[in-house]
This record gives sequence, C-alpha cells and structure tokens, in this order.
Amino acid sequence: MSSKPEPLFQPLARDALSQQIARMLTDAIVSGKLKPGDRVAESVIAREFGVSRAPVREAARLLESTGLLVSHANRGFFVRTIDAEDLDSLYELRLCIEREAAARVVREGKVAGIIDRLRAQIEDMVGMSEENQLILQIGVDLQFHRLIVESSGNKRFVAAFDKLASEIQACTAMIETVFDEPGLVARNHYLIIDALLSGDQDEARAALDYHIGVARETVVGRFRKLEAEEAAKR
Amino acid sequence: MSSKPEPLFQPLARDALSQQIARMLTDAIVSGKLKPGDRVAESVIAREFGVSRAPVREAARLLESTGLLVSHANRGFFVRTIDAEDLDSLYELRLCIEREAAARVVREGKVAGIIDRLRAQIEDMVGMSEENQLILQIGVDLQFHRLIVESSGNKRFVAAFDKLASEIQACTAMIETVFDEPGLVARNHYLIIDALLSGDQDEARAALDYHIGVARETVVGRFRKLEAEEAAKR
DNA sequence: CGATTGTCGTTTGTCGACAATTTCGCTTGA
DNA sequence: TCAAGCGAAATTGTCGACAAACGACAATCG
Repeated sequence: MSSKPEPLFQPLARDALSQQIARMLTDAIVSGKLKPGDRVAESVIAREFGVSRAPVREAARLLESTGLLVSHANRGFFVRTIDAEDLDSLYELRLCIEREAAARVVREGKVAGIIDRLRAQIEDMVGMSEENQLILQIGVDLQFHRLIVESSGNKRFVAAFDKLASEIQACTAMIETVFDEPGLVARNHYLIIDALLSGDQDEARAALDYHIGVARETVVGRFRKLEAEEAAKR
Repeated sequence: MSSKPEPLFQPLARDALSQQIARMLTDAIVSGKLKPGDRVAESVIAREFGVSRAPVREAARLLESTGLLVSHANRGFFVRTIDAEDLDSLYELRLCIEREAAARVVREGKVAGIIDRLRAQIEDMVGMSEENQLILQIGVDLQFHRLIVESSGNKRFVAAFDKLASEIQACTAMIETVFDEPGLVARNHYLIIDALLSGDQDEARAALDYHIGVARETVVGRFRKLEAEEAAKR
C-alpha cells in the first residue's frame, strides 16, 4: 500500500450548518438575489434548506454582525437597506483603514512580497471587465484591496475591512454597469501599485485617497440618483 | 383633552433575555470577573441564570461579534485572550478612526455643541480618579472619546469605535493602576479640547495622535511586561 | 363614516431533548 | 514509568414544540 495514500476524497464540508447557511445567504445578498429591505424569515429559510430554525437563526445573527442583515425585535431579519449617506460613511471608514494600511505596507517594506499577486489580480479584473462579469470583477477588486490591508500585518484592519467589504460589494452589485469604460477602473489600480513601489508613505496614502475617492463619488453619486428617482416616484 | 397627551409611561424595558444576558456577560468581562481564556460554557451560564441554552447561546454570539468572546467549533466559547501585538493593532485602528472623526468634527463646526458635555466628562474622570475608581474612570474616558466620534456624524465610525472600545475597556481594566499620577490622565483630555477649539483639523488630529499614542504605549507596554513575566514563569 | 377594539395567522423567543463531538480519567500494554 | 487506546462524562450542534408578540383585518361603537 502507498505510505501516503493519495486522498481519494476531499474532507466534506463539515463546518456547522449555520456557517454554510451564512455563506449561502451572503452570496444571495451580495449577488443581489436578495434585495435591501427583503424579509428574511427564519422559518422560510429553514424550510427551504430543510433544517431547523436554530442554525438559520445563528447564520442570521452572524450576518447581522457583518451588517448585511438587520433585526427588529420580535419581527425578524431584513436585508439591510442602505442610503447614500450611509454608503458615504462606509467609504470614509474604508479610506481611513486602507490608507493607513498602505502606509504601513510601505513603511515596513512589504511591497515586494505582494506585488506579483497584486498585478495578477489587476489582470483578472481587466479580463472580467471585458467579459462584462461585473459582479466577479467587484469581488477581485476587493480582493486586491484586501491583500494590501492584509499585508499591513494589522489583523484589526483586516477584520474591519472584511466587514465593510461585504457591504460595499452588495451595494456596488446593486447598481449595474457603474463604470464608463471597460477595463478603465481595473487598470487604474496600476496607479496604486506605482505609489506603493515609490516607497513613499504619503504617496501611497494619496494614491488610495484618490482611488477610493473616485469609487466613492461614483457609487455614492449613483446611489443618490437612485434615491432621487425613488423619491420622485411617490 | 390635550391634543398631544403627555406620555404617562415610558415604554418598559422589555428586551429579550439574550440581551440581558449579553449585558451581564459583558459586565463580567470588562470588570475582570471573567478573565481572558476562561471558558464560558453555555450550559453552565444557562443553569446560573435559570434559562435555557438558547438565549445564552445568542448572547454569546453577540459578544463574539463584538470580540469579547471567541468560539471554537464544537468546543464552545472562551473569553478572548489578547496579546500585546493584537492590542497594539487595536489602538492603531482606534487612532485611524478617532483622528479622522475629530478632524470632521472640527471641519463641520460641531465642536461648540459638545464642548460642555466633554468638559463635564473630564470632571467626572478626575473625580473617579481621585476615588481610585479606575474601572469607572475608564468607562467615562471611553465615553468622552465616543462623544467625539459620535458627533462626527459618521455612523460607521461609531459602530467601529464601539466594537473596539469594549475590548480596550476589558484590557485596560485587567491591568490595575496603570497610571502614575491620579487625575493626570483625566486632565490630559483638556489638551484634546484645546485642539478641537483651535479649529484646525490637523491640530485636532495631532492631539489625538499624541493622546492615544500615550495610552497605547502605556497599556501595550504594560501588556508586554505581563507577557514577559508570564513567559518567564514557565 | 372614522376610530377603537377584538381576533386570527404568522413569526419570533424560548424551551427541553437528542445526537454528535470533544475532553479527560482510566486501563492496558510495552 | 509512560504512551497509547478506550470509555464515560460533559458540552456543543440541532431539532421539534410551545408560548408570547406582532401585523392585518374584521367587528363594534360612537
């Protein structure tokens, strides 16, 4: 017999049901299958998955802590509605974290270790952009930024970023085709790479100020427009 | 009859068991009755409160999302252990948020509206410091900073700050008598007020850089020392 | 006809029980 | 003596059930 038998099967996903359900729900929200304001009734979800309400409840509480769901006492869970102002706050916080993370990456000379992966992710983005895979592109985009945050070495930055990212992803996915020119946003990430490579902390900060500022204006602006249309409708 | 009937009763506090339990547990942790690494078994807590495990479980999940507890699959909840490096990350994130919040408070001219409350809180701190009510003083200290964050108008800042604050409170409470001179730390807050009143964003940022920097060095330094002692012991 | 009250269905909050998993003391064998 | 293995006890993950709370609509009263 082989001393190290090639594993015939993957260990099957045995994390708690609640975790699997949380993932499913997250996907449904960030991909827009569940829309802001939609009710997420424990009993309904439980029936659909064929499980009891307990794990669903836990999954919901988990998503509540990440901000994707909100709960009203005795009335259950709803997909978080988010207004332009709130989204703007979100971007402001994201900016705080990401610029300092980038500064730290530069300060501690960790750019070289991630530069290849960053480049690869930009390529991925460009590709997806050309195929109009907007939602996937947003995912990779956030991965790119996450990688910077991650290699700052500050675990709290990462945790906070992740929390924001899922919400930003959900919001950005809501507004189809935000961006004018295919691949433009993707390629703009090269400016960040340049700034990181410059070795100047302030330049790194400025690059992110600019980059996130553009995204912020675009997405928030779009949101305000949607809100205005919505308000005019009634 | 009065057109707008003066409400005769306050809505009575009827929050769920889980919320009450969460509060109790939080108190126990930040006051140091539960120490980092301690096991928090659902069944034990449930027995003590005389309730079933469900609300305890939910309370625990709530505290997990605030970072006070951690859960290991199939092994339950434990009071979060925190090392000096992690605490340092915590302070770094806190600094990011708070300095930008302060800058925004200055930028939007909201200083006047809170200055009285800020002063009152410093007085409270001084009083508690003189009575050696360290834990209470820490609470008011964080309230002071929270007030600044809150009046930045950025709800995300507040949410993130709250999450950090509970952990910082727990950690600071662990190390008795961190501070040399009674009332010194409390009175140092006047420097922040001065900076806010100066109307200069950068000055506000600098004041918080300094203030939080001192706290960071003190608390983290103390933590490192504790860790070293702990390591030497074995 | 409008406002208040009663009722009903649905959903959450909580419970006690069972199955699955981990932990720990004990035995066993080298 | 000590390590590995086994089994009982304790603990978590999940379940189905019940009671309380909520929202909506019908019934009642002015």
